[in-house]
Amino acid sequence: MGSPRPVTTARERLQRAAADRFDFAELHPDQLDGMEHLLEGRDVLAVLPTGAGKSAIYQVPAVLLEGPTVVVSPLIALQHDQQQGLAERDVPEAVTVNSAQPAARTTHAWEALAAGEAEYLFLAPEQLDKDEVVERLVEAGVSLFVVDEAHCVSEWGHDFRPDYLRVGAAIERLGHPPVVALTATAAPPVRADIVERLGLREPREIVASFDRPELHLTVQVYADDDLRHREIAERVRELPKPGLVYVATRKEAERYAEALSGLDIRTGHYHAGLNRKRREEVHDGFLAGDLDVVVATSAFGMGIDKPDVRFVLHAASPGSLDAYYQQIGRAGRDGGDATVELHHHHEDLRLQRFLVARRPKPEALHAVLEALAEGPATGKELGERSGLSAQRRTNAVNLLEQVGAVRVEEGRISRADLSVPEAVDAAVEAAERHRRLVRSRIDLVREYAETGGCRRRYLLGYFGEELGGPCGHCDTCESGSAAEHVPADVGDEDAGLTPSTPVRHPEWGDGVVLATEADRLTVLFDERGYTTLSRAAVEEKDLLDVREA
DNA sequence: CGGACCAATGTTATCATTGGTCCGGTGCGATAAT
Repeated sequence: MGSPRPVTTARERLQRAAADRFDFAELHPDQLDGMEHLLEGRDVLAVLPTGAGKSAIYQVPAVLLEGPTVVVSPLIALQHDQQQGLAERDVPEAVTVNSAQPAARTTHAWEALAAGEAEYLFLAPEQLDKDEVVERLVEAGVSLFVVDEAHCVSEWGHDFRPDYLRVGAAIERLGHPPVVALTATAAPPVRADIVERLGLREPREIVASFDRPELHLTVQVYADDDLRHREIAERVRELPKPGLVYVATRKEAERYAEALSGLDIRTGHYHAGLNRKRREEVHDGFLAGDLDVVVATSAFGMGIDKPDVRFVLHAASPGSLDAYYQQIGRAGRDGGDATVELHHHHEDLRLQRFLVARRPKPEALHAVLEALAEGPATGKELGERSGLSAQRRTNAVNLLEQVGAVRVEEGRISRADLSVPEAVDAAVEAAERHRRLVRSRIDLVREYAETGGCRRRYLLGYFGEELGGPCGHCDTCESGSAAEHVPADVGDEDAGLTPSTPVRHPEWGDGVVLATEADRLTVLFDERGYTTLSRAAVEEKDLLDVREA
């Protein structure tokens, strides 16, 4: 019998804290891996399915690191859920700062943080736009920085919620404490965007498999929208409940909900146009089992952890496979079989093309540059000077910063040496490039809908995962069409053109191979976005040169 | 961005064409009205 070992390893400390303070019986190797890197001061990007204990990756090391933990979270409802969860643990206080709570609560949050009594602080990225917020965090000595639902950085930061692209700057102002970005869904280009935009330094990337064999994937393509409507109503009646129906517009959500209610299905509808009370009712009703079906826009989803969802049916195609995978991922979380159906009409994509990545107004870029001609400004001052909304102003600053037309240091924005016309042109071009990327993603939704190959293989390929052969239980596998699309054996002539290979095209420039299929390759070009190339053409004309990474 | 709808016009008159208007998703925070 020896004496206890004098040295406690990081791993042991983490396991002990997890057991004693969180009641986590055992940590998964992926969780431990992430935690250890954070304790060592390293950055982490964790892409793990919902239910895999992503939150533990920051929650546990947080109590071992001296100083509070900031958690950037996209929805106030999520902040609240996380806070409640921590209240049940044997850990210091968790507080939130947002506009929806009484001022007294916010005051308390800052006081508790300053006094070292609060360990966790939850806030939305918009809070970091305020100089005094960042100042307070600097003073508090943040020891761990968390970006929850980190796909929002890439998905929303470029236009809808531009403050997501400013989180990286806030991290730097805090002296770059260890950062962990957490998400359940992120394809390789999205992961790269998150890493770049947050400024993660050589992050440890922990990526679990995206494969969900319990989801049975099918696609139905319609030429007629009325027919689609009738067939979907009938289909939803047949499917085992509970389930989700995703639609593209608020009006459609209400229309389908009415039709389904008419078939005596307990149905609710959900979209951002409903008041908070109504949304809560539908949300709670679905979780409690009082509703069998919820028809919803993309507003419904984040934070919904209902294990027994038996189907997710898309009554219209979404704007990307990223969004699609997030939404269908809500089915079958209990591991039981679930049905996943896409009911596609080509017109769906037109709406998505309109919706995504709207062009920035050059006037906004001008307004920001002119306002800065008076001298450097904080975000708030810039808003006052330019008269722009926070969203427009931050979008403009993001683009101008990206092209080197403005600099942001210690929260102050200033002009760089670039003429106004040059700056505006460059910013517009940067936005156009992103717009091409986002629009090219829409084309892959169509390809998914129209492919004769194995659906699962296609989706997994999009997420950077190779499935050797057809899965055997999606619609194309069952119809036999996938068998005709089996991936070609990778011959010598293909050597090198595997996923993540950097390539160059004579016309389209540099890109990276994302996915390979029997007859085609998907390449993400810097300037052009996602592009599908026929293998035959590539080989015949020797279109792709392999670059040095 | 482009389809649906409507009213006005003309190539017409139990109708065809053209032009204008409208509409479509995600949330934060701040603000105004009660």
